[in-house]
Amino acid sequence: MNDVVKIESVTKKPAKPRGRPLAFNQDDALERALQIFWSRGYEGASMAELADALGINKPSIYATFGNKEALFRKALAKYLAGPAAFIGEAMKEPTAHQVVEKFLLLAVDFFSDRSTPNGCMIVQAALTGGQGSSTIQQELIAYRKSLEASFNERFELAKSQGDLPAHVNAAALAKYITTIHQGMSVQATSGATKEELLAITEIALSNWPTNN
Amino acid sequence: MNDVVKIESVTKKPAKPRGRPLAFNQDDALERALQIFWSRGYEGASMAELADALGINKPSIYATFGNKEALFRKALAKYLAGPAAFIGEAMKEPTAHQVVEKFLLLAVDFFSDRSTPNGCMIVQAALTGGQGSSTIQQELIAYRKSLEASFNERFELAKSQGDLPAHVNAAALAKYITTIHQGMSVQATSGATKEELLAITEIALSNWPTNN
DNA sequence: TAATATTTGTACCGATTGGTAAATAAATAA
DNA sequence: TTATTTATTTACCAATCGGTACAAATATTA
Repeated sequence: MNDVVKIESVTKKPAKPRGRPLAFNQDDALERALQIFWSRGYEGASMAELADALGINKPSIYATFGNKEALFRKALAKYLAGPAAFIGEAMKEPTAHQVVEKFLLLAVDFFSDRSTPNGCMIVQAALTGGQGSSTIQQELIAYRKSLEASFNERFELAKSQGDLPAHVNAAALAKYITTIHQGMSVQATSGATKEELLAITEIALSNWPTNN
Repeated sequence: MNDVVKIESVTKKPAKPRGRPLAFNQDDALERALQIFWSRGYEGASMAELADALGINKPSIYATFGNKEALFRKALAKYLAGPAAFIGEAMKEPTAHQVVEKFLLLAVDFFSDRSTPNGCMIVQAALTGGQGSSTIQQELIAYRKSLEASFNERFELAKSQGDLPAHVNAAALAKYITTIHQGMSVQATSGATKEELLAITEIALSNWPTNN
């Protein structure tokens, strides 16, 4: 409200909190919540199951993370920054072809990792559902479109750099790649093996556009 | 239990039923149940919403169709025999390439039909969910694998007929096609237009194996 | 020690979940 | 008319849903 307060709040060292200390690690708890939402989906995960998996009681969840939607969004952010971060890595490849190849190959590794739930959380966590999940459904749709837009931009850049032929429809190619990805997510849920997913990737990449 | 009864039951004309007549058309009701399950998924559809959509009370649902799982299975059978019957039609095409082309083109029509829910019911109705949906989840996985197996068999036949090159991996190609289909289902749920889905199909078909 | 701040566990809230008991209504058969 | 059969309606069941009130517990500050 005034300068003194502001300066204090900036220069203040991380003082010990005043009340009873948290009895659990927030990051560990969020990681467990992520696993539950990832495997069961938004509506398939109940607050009771979440509290049980996090090892804390429901009031602690609400006090720390907010309601179910807020908890899901925080778990989703952790998903994007952790397991799904490979997407950002693939985007850094020097050519469009290498971007897509790396993306799909890393996605195969991702989908065949038996230590994590099958499938992509953004694809599966709320494809359908009751009235109460429509907000989350829309948000996940937006995330999917965001990835598609990233590919689109990367392909347009590649066209301007001569990396991709000028006749290529970047938007369509971006939608094709994300369609493969989303389809592989479903296949992973159906039990597809790493070899099977690799074979799909090979076919999907076999028609990469050239100048001929 | 004996011949007389058997003969009677076979030769008996459709006698008028004895009690109070049904006040609703079972087929219409099942069609409405299909729409609900198709758009909301298995767990996302509640018996209360179903009863409301069917225009009948819950006891009538249970008496006519059984419990929720049984109702879902009957709605799914109607889905396969109706909206999804185009798959069988595509399979009748003379060559493997024509089978796949027709399948994907009809799937595009299917996915862009605004008078029906978006996406494929077998892909979306139970990808994730709570403990209570694991049976349905497994059954839908089996249906997906069944379609993939149909393509595999069709491609093997095509290879034996010289319709497909002998070096082609039929199983991988079948998984690729169903992956495209499942991915397009997710895209349809995300709001993809007919033109966009057609563009995906075009790309997906552009690398069809030849002898060269 | 006393006062204050924060988290914990328990026990609960109303609403909704899938599913059903029981009485009433509407038909046929005797 | 009476008995029998079947379907309807209403009202309910225990269990679970997301969410919370409240008091006991545990820390820092004065």
